[in-house]
Amino acid sequence: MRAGDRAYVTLREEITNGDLPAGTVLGEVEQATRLGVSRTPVREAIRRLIGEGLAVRRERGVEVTEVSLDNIRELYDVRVALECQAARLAARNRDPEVFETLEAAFDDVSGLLDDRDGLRRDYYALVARFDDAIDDAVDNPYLVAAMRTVRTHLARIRHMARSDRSRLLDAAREHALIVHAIIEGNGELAAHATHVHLYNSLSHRLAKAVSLEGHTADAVSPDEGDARETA
Amino acid sequence: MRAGDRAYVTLREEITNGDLPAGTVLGEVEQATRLGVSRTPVREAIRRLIGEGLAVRRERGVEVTEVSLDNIRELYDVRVALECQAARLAARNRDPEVFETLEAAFDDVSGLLDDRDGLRRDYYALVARFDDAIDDAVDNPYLVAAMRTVRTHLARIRHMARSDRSRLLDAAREHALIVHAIIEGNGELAAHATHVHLYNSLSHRLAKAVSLEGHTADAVSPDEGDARETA
DNA sequence: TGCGCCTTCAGTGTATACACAAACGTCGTC
DNA sequence: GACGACGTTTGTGTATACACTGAAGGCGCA
Repeated sequence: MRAGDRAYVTLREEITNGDLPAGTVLGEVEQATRLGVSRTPVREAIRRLIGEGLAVRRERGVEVTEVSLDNIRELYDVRVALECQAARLAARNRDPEVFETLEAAFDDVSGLLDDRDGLRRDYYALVARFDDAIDDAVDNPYLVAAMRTVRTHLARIRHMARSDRSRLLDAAREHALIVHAIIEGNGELAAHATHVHLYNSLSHRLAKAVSLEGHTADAVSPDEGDARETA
Repeated sequence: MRAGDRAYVTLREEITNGDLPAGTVLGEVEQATRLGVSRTPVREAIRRLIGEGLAVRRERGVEVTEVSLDNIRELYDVRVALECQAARLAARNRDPEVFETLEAAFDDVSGLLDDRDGLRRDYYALVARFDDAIDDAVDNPYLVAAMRTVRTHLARIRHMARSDRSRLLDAAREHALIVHAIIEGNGELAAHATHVHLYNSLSHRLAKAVSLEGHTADAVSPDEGDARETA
């Protein structure tokens, strides 16, 4: 792997993790020293981060962007548009077998969910498979790229609103319906079920985020590092 | 302006113009020599182009991506999702005055359209104002960024399907309806009118592109260099 | 003591040197 | 004559040197 790619992956990971919080200035020399490479690959990595919107040029150097509650709403406005369309297209092109497997898994999910993080991780892995199946079925590189960008940004606010068990069970039912509609080839139902799912997801997150603001916002456990963000 | 930005703007312009056709290999040294800068800024520019999907890494170096008829359909699938949502949001947040001015302009457009390219450019400038007004009203950086990406790609296939006078008149009526719905604050109508407009736009383009394929595909006059692509 | 100018420094922008990998051509051998 | 191996060439990856800009701090003068 090239040093430039490593620097990019590392920095992006640290930003989404929160290790590099919003407002952190990304000096080329500083990051180059820290990552053990020269300025050139770091420079490339930072430029890519700026291109994705994870960092911005400021008067003095570049710094990690903020993510506010308003940003969450904005991201969901884009997400609804993209993922409803994706569901619609997936219903048109889908391979039924893939989604039948997924449907069975979502129906069985109550047996999977436990308060122990290992099992929760299994659920997130299932959602990741769901996302991949959609990406694969839509077969549209532009749409997939746009969705990936939104997912990257949403991953940053994961720690602000961690889903609880009851929300995950609801989310599983919502996913099951989306998958069912896709199997039936019912694009409109798939799109609308996606809309419903994302509305509920956003409502849950906003409630969590607001209730956390102020007292324990920074004390939320930031585990589940690589879990995909779709509950 | 920095050399890196200049290199990026120049290369992107040349790619969308068709001066650098699909498949052209973008060698760092070659482009650096041609643009009169060193490899470093050229390198940055090429990386940005790759990030946007205008270029791809190949076995040997990087080259300008292809745009096929299938790509046009894929782009419109994304465009419909994004711009319908944008119209909906614009109807919610709009400043009525801005759109009333636009509505008047679209109603008067038949007086503007002439076969002479200068007047046609005026029409494209009006559409650009429309796009800017939407971008401004939605007030969502993520959505605007996604739409800009799609527009950049669509600009590349402009020469494949140039709109004729009657299509432009129809497009003006379609735009007028979208604007009207936005003024009324009718988000659903704005979204659906956008859907109709984009459907007609795509149909027109595909018909043109198919009819051009084979005989005069490369002979289409590539003027109207900086016209925004929305008819 | 305060204000303004100058010097210095930190950091980015650009150029270039060096390293390394892959491909092509040529030469030698079978 | 053909095939294989080695050298050369071309191009990217990385590091670093140099230039320029903007800022901050210190010093001098009022």
